[in-house]
Amino acid sequence: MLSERRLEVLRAIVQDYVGTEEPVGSKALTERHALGVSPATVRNDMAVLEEEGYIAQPHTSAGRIPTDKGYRLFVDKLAGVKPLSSPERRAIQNFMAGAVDLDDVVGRTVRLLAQLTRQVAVVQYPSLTRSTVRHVELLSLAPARLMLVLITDTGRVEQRMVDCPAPFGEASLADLRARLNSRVVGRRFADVPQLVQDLPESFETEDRGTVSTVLATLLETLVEETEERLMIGGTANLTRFGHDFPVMIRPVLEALEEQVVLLKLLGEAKDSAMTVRIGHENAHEGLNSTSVVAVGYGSGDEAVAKLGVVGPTRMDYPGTMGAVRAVARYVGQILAES
Amino acid sequence: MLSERRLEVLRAIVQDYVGTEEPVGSKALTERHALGVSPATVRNDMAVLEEEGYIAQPHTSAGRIPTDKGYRLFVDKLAGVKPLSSPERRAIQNFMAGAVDLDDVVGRTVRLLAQLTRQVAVVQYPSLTRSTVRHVELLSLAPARLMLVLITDTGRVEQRMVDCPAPFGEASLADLRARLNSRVVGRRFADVPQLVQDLPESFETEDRGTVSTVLATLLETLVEETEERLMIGGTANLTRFGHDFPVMIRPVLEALEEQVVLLKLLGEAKDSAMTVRIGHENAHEGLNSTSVVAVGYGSGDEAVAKLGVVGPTRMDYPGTMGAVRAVARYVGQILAES
DNA sequence: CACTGGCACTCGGGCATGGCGAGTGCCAAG
DNA sequence: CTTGGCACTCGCCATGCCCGAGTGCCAGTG
Repeated sequence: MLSERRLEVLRAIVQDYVGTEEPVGSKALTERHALGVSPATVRNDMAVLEEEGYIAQPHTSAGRIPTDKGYRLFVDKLAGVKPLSSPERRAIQNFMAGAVDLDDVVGRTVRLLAQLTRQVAVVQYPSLTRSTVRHVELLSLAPARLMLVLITDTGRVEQRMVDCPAPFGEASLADLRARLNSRVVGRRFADVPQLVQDLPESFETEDRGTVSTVLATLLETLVEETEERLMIGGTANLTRFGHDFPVMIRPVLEALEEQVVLLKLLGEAKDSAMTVRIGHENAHEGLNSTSVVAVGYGSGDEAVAKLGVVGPTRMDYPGTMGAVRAVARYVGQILAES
Repeated sequence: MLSERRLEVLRAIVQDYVGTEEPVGSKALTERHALGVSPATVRNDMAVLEEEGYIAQPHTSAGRIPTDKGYRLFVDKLAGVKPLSSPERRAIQNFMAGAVDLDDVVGRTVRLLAQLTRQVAVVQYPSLTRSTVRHVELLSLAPARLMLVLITDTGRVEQRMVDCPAPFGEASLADLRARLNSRVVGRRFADVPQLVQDLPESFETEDRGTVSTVLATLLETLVEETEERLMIGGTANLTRFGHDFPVMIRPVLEALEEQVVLLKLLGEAKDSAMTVRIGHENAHEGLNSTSVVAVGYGSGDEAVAKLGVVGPTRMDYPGTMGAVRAVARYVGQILAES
């Protein structure tokens, strides 16, 4: 276990390095922080910290920089979550006010988060699995062609074409529409399958095929589209990454284009608590020199999706975490209202 | 007017510079191209080309690089559009096959284009203004709350909430739905306003307010959502921009996040013909060191949207133009089929 | 008259050199 | 355990130098 002062030294190193982006030495440390000890003492502490793997020197006889392990300790033990200033809170409110639909909410959120943290923001659309059904609509486009439209309580709309095995009358269509809605409106997506299971049986024989097809499409939509969408923004902030820039930025841009990677990234943390993944803790190796701060958000008490930011490991963790948390809460409110 | 050989020299310079990314000198030129003259002659030609503003030297006594004006001449007069190889054509087909909905088509297109050109791809969603209505649906969510769903022939779906001034019965709703559809289905969006103009008059007085509100929302959707969406991809290709990289890439990433800028960029060319904007020809100054190759695409004979790529002015114009044109044609086919 | 070869000149890039400064590790003393 | 001192390391930067690619000009030639 490290002594109190050594932890203090680590904190000072992280803070300075995040600020200056340059390896920090013992003398500079004692000058900028009131540690109450001399540089020589700090040097000894640093030697210990290095031995334990919390800091490292880029080359012999240069200052130290924190390792992933060092950042981890910093985040877990040494730093809290910095609450936003009230101007910042007001900025959030102004920025989000007047969003008209779900796309708009997500779009504004991603811009807001990118601006606030000066990093790359990632916002997942509210997931279908945890949402409830607001409405199911069936439209007849051609005698044997229907369109199925699914509307969720979070405002998301999904549509699918359905090719019927047999022509389907307007009366049957209205009937199916009504029965379907009476069963599933207000229910959670996960519960839908069993709720509609016996529906085909109650129809005329000739219509059963179509009803089954429609239901199959509906269930398919629920499953397939659980593959969730997301929006990213603030990629221009990648330019503030560091000096060894081109080599760093490439894999990150590539990773950001792989929605699958990002979804996995956000999904990794099980519940809605804030997660911080630092450097090599990220499974995807393109993101080995980045940190990801993510948190769930939701319209109610439960998280329906995640949002977060991706930035260099050398980031302002308390500030970033504060911004991410605040934005998540606010978006939750917005969704709850609509 | 420049002599034939001088044009040939310019062409050689452009080709070499695009390939090597380094200023090209007279000797290297004569070695790599069978110009049939000596370096000294080429030097004289280069002096003329420089005087005319087609090429420039980065520093005294270095090779020449093409200017924007030089690229312009190259594109207009010296280079054609390189057709894709048949493996490439097959790749397009494979890549696009199996797209399930509009989002998927656009998503695949953007990835395909980015991969083919190794540059940043931008694809605009089919515009509402030039599309036709496939179906309009009205759903009753609450006694005085409706949802309006608009489906286009390109597969795009837009939905809007409508708060009614008065409760609206199911019978009236069905009536409105039927009449609305009989008037607008198959018609172009631009024609819709006049087609529905007199609709409120034919309803009971008590329902007129609601009908007007619904129509207003519909028209608003047509106008507002003409503000078009787009998708971009291949930003990782920005890393292959050049050596003076960080300073170049920043404004480009910023521009790419401003959808408005991109829409303007694509929209600038009036018709569906291929447009090439080189360097400073781009109005947005963040894109002053990039070239934009764009072309319209559509499900029928007429363009409903644009797509294109953004890359360094030093790009392979014939190849890029070929890829852009081929992809646009193919997407047009796909849309026509669906 | 256009092209060519020769020539002197320019200038950026690469490389070795050397001084500077920040930082380190170790040690002996308080 | 802390501190001041000290010798040492090494990256960074400025300097100076050379080399080569490239240029412009000019006189000569078919």
